[in-house]
Order: sequence, then structure tokens, then C-alpha cells
Amino acid sequence: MSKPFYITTPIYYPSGNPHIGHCYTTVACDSIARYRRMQGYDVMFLTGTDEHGQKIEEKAAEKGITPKQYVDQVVEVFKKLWKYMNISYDRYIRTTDSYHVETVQKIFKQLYDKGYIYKGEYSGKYCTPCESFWTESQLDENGCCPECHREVREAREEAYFFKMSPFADRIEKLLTETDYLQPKTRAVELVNNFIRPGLEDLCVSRTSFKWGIPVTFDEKHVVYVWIDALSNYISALGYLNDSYSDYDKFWPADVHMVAKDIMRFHAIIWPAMLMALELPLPKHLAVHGWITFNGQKMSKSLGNVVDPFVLGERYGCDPIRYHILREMALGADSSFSNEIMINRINSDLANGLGNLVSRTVAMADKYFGSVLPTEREAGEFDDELIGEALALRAKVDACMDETRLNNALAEIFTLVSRANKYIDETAPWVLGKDPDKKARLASVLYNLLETIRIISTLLCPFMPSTMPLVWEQIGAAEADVTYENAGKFGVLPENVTVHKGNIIFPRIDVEKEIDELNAIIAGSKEKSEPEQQAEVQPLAEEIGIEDFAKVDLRVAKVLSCEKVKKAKKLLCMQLDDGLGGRQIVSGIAQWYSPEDLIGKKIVIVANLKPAVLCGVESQGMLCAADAPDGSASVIFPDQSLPCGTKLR
RNA sequence: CGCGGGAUGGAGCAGUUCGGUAGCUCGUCGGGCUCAUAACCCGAAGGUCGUAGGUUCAAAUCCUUCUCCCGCAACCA
Repeated sequence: MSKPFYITTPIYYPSGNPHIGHCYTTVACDSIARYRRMQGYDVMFLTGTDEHGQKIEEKAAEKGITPKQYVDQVVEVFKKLWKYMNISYDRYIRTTDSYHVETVQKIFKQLYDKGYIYKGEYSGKYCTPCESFWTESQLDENGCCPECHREVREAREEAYFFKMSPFADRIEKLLTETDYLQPKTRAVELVNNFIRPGLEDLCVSRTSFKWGIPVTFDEKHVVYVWIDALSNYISALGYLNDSYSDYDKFWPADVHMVAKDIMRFHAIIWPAMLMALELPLPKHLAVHGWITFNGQKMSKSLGNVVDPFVLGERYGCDPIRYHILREMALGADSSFSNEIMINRINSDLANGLGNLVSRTVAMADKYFGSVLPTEREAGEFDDELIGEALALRAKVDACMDETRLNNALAEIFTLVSRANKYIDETAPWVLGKDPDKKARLASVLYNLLETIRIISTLLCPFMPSTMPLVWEQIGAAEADVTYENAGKFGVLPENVTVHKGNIIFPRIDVEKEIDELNAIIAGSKEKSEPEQQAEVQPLAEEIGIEDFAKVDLRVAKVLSCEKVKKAKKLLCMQLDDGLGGRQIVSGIAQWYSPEDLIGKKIVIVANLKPAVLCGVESQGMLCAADAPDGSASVIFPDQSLPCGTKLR
């Protein structure tokens, strides 16, 4: 009877524990799901984990357990976090679930039978250390591994490819002419970069690792990420499997919400897959930005700082949900500095909403002993407040329909402000002193309680844990706080009884809190230092002295150095190598400016085959260490060594 | 000349479609109030709307130049 609504988060990759970034998408989806449920939709809210692949295989091997054991552990942490964050998912899919495996195998076979998947062959793009294959386009201009940048070996290995080109026109139209992509601003970028140049066939199977779903008709292949992961959105509904039977009801999805880094796959590959399968396309793809911490992109080392468990423990899950949602704007990054978060919690939740509830309930308690008398007297300012309260639901609805959760919250808090102002306008404490004004006072307090009821009802999907506490205090019964009643004024009984209770959103001492958080950061940094040793790369294949002798390392002096135009990471430098000079290009521009290097002596691989990078020739490479934080650290030899000195 | 987005009071943003008194939140300062969580309400200061030109009676808004940021692509020999 009620209309279906299907919303999904991406399935997360459990190669590490969940962080605040995972919360971002999931909390947003949860709020939407709750809002739709409140509106009466029959909601399916799906989340899960993408558990296959080489990285998981490696992580498990490091810990000496099986991949399945490994993901089982991490999945528990994810589920614990979702419970902690009060996430109301209806279904949790794991790509290792047998029904999903069954669906993926059938989809793969179907695409194969339809001719969209074909067996192809690489002609020599295998990196032995990485045990990885790369397609022609993934390789750099020198034909080397894009991950480790070592030479790849000519190898003929078969693999399956998914042909996407037949769908290029339809996908372009989907992106540019429909409202599938939200926000649409990124459509041009996708079309120019991927569709216009021609959609390349996608490699969809691997033979280089085993932790994946086997291809049924060719057992040495496992299905590679795209077909495995993206299919979750329909396998979870029972498409081509018997575990569930919700496909007809819920497909196509109303919203897939993703972060911008995986937008491309959901904007191009997923529609192509569905087109090939002749299935309807999802209605919307909502793309949001990343959480940045003090302006920096979230990274592993920052993960400790904004550990959602730590934050939740200190402030409670709803304030964190609120902050995330209030900051979130589709398409834009949002910052997560401790200071911004605490200030927001203080000003909106503690000073605004929490204080409004507190003072209203306190007055009802003080002047009427908790029970409002039934005599009423309307007065100035009432109509304006009531009018705004009645208009709120429609405003919030409009925002929700466009997935603008931040705006929805802004609308709600505008009414909070208005209500606080109403208290000043009507000055209930003055009325309270005059026995003849009891009826007027009762009206004022009733209007406030009603306004709070509407606010808290509409806010509940965003802050589901604390709103019931508000209801308790304002004397609202469960039947009073429905979506339908959020559009009405005068729902609470005339003689409503309030219950003065604890402070709902305590004010946070900013300075003290920031100091303590900084202490936690410092503490976690210390702890993580020794752990970095665990990340030491495995030893490369053993070589003989004769192999090493092939590498000609020399001392050279940097004569001049400048950034390569049109390249972000490249520095081009002229060297005195004692052999007549040469030019090399190096990808260290992020960490070194030209002045850092000019005049210094460095170590170069002198007999490396020249390569062209971004149109500039590089005659060798300089030696640098990969620092633990991912940056490069150039090796400087004894500066008194003459240019051209050979190393061994 | 790879593609795209952006530059607005101290901070973060809206406004730019369809030119016409520059707005919001936080912060600062002053005042009010005392029901409330040192909260709340009112007021003020603070912006040549990145630069240089152009169109126009009138430009944050339209056109052109330049500078600087960011994203995608490329790229870490």
C-alpha cells in the first residue's frame, strides 16, 4: 500500500577500521531513511561491506589469518559503529554472503552470454612484485607499473573484459540531460574525461589473486571489483537469488549515496552494467565531498583524531550526527575541526534548542506546577510564531526532496531561534507575577510547547536518540509526534503535563575540550609511531651481485631546478653528473620546492632508460625514500663527494 | 593553450539563472532581560563582492584580460 523507498550507502571496504568519513555517508542515509519512514514510505535502507580483493588477502596474510576471518573481525567493528551511531539499516550485505556470490556469478554469465563480456588477453603488463595486471591505459608512458613504478614483464594472460562502449551515448544523456547525478556540476567533467575520449573496455576478472568470486565457467578467474561490488544493490533485494524477494518492490533505487571518490563508478560503470542487463536505472546518485580535518583530507594518521567512537563517547552520537549533517552540502567538502564542531554543538544544540526546551519546561513547572491550566488568552506575536511553526514541515520536505539535509536543519533551527525570540517578546516571567495574566501565560507556554513538538518531530530523523527525551519533557505522547501532526498546531492536550528533566544538550567548555582532544591526538601519535614498523614493505625478490651491478648509481649536483608546467608533482632539474650533464624529472614537487635542491648533491640512477613524463624527457631518476606518511625524502650523500662518483 | 569549479566584512557561506538598496551563521563591541545550560533578545562596527578593462542610467551579477586556489584527467623512472 505505502510507497517503497530504496536508499543505499556504498558497501565499504574493510581493509581497516571505520572512521568518521564512513559515518558521513551512513548518517546521511540513515536520516533520509528515517525521514521517509516517518512520512509513511516503506523504506529499504541498505548498507554493507565489500570484502573481496587483493588488499584484503594481503591484510589477512599479514595477520596470519584467513581473509574470511579477517573480514569477519572488521565487519563486527563496522556493525558496532552503526549501532553506536544509531543507524537504522534494514539490511546489511556482505559480498561474501552466499546469495550475493550466486547473483554475481549469474550476472557475469548473463553478460558473457549477451556478448558484453568477452575473453581478452594482455600483451605484457604484469608487475611481478605487485602481482598485478594493468590495462594499457593504466600503465604510465614508460609502460611500468602505476603502483610501484617498477618495470612490468611481458606476459600473456587472459582476462575478461566488459564492453561499455555501446552504452556511451545513453550514459552521456543520463548524466547531462537527467537529474540522475546530484549535484549535476560534475557531469561535464565525467563526460569530457571518460565518455568523449571513448569508453574503454573494463577488465572484470583477475587470475593474480584468489580472494574473490570465481567465474563459474572459467574457474581460474575471479570476478574483479566492479561487477562484484556494484551488484550488491540488486543482489541484496534478491535479484537472481532466492534469499530475498524484494527486487520487484524496491528496484530501481531512489538514492545511491556515495562520496566523490567513487562517483565515477556509480555514474558510468553501474549504469552501463544495468543497461547491459536491461534493468531500470536508479533514480538518483547523490555525491558528497570528503570530511576534511583542519583543512586536510582525512588520512590514516588523522583517523585516530576523529575516531567516531572517541567523539561519541565524549559528546554523544546525536551531536556528532548533527554536526556532520549540518556541515554536509552535496558536492562540497566539509571541515571537521574540533573547534568548529564544539562551537556548533554549543551554539545550535546547547544554547539554541536545548536551552529553549529547558526554559520552557522550567517555566511551566514554576508557574503552573507542571500542568497547564486550560484557560487561554491569545495575544500579540502568537500568530507569527504559529504561522512559522505550521510552515516548517513543508520547508523541510522541500529540502529533503533535494537531498539538502543541511538546509533542512537550517530551516528547523530558524524556528528554534524564532521561538526563543517569542519568549522575549511575551516575557512570561512578567506575566507570571500578575495573577490576572494566568490565561495569557498558559497560552504563551502552550504555544512554545507546541512549537517544540513540531521542531522535535521533524528533527527526530536526524537525532533519533535525544528527541524522545525532549518529548518526555514537554509531555508529548508517541501519537503526538507523528509526521502528520508536524503539520498541525494544537495537538498536545490543553492540560499538558511537563516533566522537568536533565539537560539534554550540555554546553561544552571549548578551551578545556580542545586541550583534552589535543592530548588525545598527541597520545595516539606516540602510540602509532612504533606501529609504523609493522608497515615495512616486504622484501623484494632476491638478486645476485651481478644484478645489482647493472644499476649504475652516481652522485650528481643539482645545477638548476624548476617545476614542470602542467604537472603537479614533477620537478625538472639539470644536473652535473660528471659525465657532461643531464636532465631528470622527478615526482617530488609536493614535498620539495626547487630552492630546496639547487646546489645540493643527490644520488641518481644513471643508466636508467630515458623516459618522457608530461612531455619532458627524464634521463634517469633520483634516489629518495618513501617516508611513512607517504611523502618522499630525497637521499643526500656526503656533499663533498665529486660529481660522477659511483656508488656500490 | 587538456576539462571543469571557485575567489563576497575576522572565519565559514548565500546571493550571480532574469543586472537596480550586499545578506546569513559564528566571532567582536555596546545595550536589554533574568524564565533558562554565563544561556536568550536588541543594536553596532566591519566588505572598493580577486585584478584590470568593457557594455549600461545602473554590474557581486553580463563580456574580455590577468592573478591565485580547488577538483578531474595526466603525472611520482
